[in-house]
Amino acid sequence: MSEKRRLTLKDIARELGISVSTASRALNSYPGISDETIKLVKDFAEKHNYVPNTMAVNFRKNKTMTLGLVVPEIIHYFFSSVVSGAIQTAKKHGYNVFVSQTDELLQNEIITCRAMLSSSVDGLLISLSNETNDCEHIQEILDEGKPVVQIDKVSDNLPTPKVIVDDYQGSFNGVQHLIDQGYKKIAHLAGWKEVKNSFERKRGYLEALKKNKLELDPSWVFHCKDISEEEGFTFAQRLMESSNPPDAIFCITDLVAMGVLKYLKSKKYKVPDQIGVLGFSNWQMAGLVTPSLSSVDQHGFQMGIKATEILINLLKSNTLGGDETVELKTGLVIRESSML
Amino acid sequence: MSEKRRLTLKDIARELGISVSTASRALNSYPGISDETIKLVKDFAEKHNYVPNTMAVNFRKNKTMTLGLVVPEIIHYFFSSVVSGAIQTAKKHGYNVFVSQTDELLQNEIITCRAMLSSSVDGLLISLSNETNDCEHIQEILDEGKPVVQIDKVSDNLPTPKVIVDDYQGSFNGVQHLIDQGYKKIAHLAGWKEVKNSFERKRGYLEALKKNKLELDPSWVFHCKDISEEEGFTFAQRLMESSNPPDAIFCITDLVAMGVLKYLKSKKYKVPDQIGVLGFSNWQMAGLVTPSLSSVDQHGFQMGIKATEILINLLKSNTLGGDETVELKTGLVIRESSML
DNA sequence: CTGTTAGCGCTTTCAG
DNA sequence: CTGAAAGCGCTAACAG
Repeated sequence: MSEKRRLTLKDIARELGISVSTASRALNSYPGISDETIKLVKDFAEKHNYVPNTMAVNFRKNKTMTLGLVVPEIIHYFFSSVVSGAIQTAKKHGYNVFVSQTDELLQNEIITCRAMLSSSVDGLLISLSNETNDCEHIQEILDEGKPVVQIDKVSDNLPTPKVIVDDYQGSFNGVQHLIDQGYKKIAHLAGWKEVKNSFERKRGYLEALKKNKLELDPSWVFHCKDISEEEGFTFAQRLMESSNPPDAIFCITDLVAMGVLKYLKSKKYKVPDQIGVLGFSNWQMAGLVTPSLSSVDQHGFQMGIKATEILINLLKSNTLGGDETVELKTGLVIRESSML
Repeated sequence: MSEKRRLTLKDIARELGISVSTASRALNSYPGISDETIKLVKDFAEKHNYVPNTMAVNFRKNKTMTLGLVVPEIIHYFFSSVVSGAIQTAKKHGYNVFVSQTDELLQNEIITCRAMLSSSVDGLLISLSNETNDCEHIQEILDEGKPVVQIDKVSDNLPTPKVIVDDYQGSFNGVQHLIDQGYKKIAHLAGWKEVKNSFERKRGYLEALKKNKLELDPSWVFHCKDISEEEGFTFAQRLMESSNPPDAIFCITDLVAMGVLKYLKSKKYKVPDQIGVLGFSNWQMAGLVTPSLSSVDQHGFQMGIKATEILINLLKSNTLGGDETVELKTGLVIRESSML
């Protein structure tokens, strides 16, 4: 390896006949350094392509200018939106981002959080896995004095700022839209009961039915485990073959809705005429399928930006932050699948 | 901030009445340290939750155990697959990953590469932006003695290992499949002429036509600029409204194919009966739309894994690597849109 | 097998 | 305004 040794402050000092500390101060434009020296040093550094050794700086300052970002699965459109927003914002403030994923497994989340801690990120952005209840691994990070901001899939047991979307309201509005369109027998393919987001979405669904005094057949609610397209297909089949089939299906996420649409098409149901479909998350594909899928928009990019801004502010003010919550409003993107 | 001071080696040494170096060696299980001491130190460390200060270690060893990964857009399914594969592999070898994106802009790529360099990644994985021709910013990294591995969108001017997919063959096979299905008038929505991947895909298309002695109407080839769904829609319209409409359309990427399908559906063309459609990349959505989209699979996840393995091997052997190329075979996923 | 010593590159007192 | 010196936490000669 050719390994040209990088220029150090010492080199600059020697060449310029000044002390290392003066060189350092000049480069960082400290108050109380003559403009002359500053110019001298900076010009020299510029000319010789001086790049400070970040490792040394980090070590010395006990900071890394790095944020950790842990999400369940980067592959999912919502999370890659969050990642994009976070990276963009971090960069703007001079921070780098470590991204990691848990594949929705608690064990991976624990390992990854420890890795983040040991690799000394200054702070952490995290969206919890479905399996996560106990949050000791995150508490450990807080105990070290490092701020954490939770995103979307959060735990109330953790005293950290949170950026979430109003799942309840988003869900309520979505179902209200279905009702406004004239659908009367609305089913719901829900997520894990234990996961707050799923719970809130289901609550929104139930409330909307209640408020509109609509029938709720308990057999209309299924709980997904994998939250996959396959489950959407399967549950749609069960729903439609039941003795009391619904006339609309509200799905915990767009991927599930895709399975539902696939089943309905395979059986030649007319969407939205015979049956309406509504998804959640507004994945890229929602606008591309036929019929296009109506969906509740979670604004992942915005969430990534907001959470990162909060984290960086905590870092700047050197505090851990309370458990204040920023709740973004959802959007409702009405497309063909629910437009009667 | 509560900021509990972390336990250091010095603390351990003091508590155990041994020297710092012994403690260090014991923790790292150096040869020539009594099992007794090793156990003593490790137990103590374990009990008191000793976490080595990675910054100090990195600084001392002049390594960061961090890989940089630069891609055009994380949001795109192919790239998030690459990211997933890379992160998984890196983790397996004890490396972390900085992910960044360029939004296909050269200027961003330059900035991001410098950031990677200054934040001292040990090596870099990169997929070039569409705009990138001149690769000085990457040469700089090589000049510092840090290995670089290029992925998918590569430049031959850069003497680094590359992991690519055989775009030519993938394209050729895809078009051959269309021909085998009986399509005779095959159009191509290509990408930027200057980008190698696009060029190779187009070459595969042209060769397949030639080899099968099929007509090639120059008006059947369009070059996309944004490589967007909208362009797919627009160009499909132009193709179908022309005096010599094709009976199949091969698209540079699935997103473009989505636009094509959308147009065809809007005009009630029967796919695949009247017109076949083939995409490239095999995005997640390809299997979810109706009709489902046939597509050439690029195995992004595998590419991420392979490239990361190569980079880590270079790091281990402390070399920059030559410009050897690993060319993965594409797959062909035949779905409804091309199955007569 | 273990201790002593030096030093990575930088920032930051403390003096002058 | 600048210099000298200390030290962040760890590893790696070098001695014993």
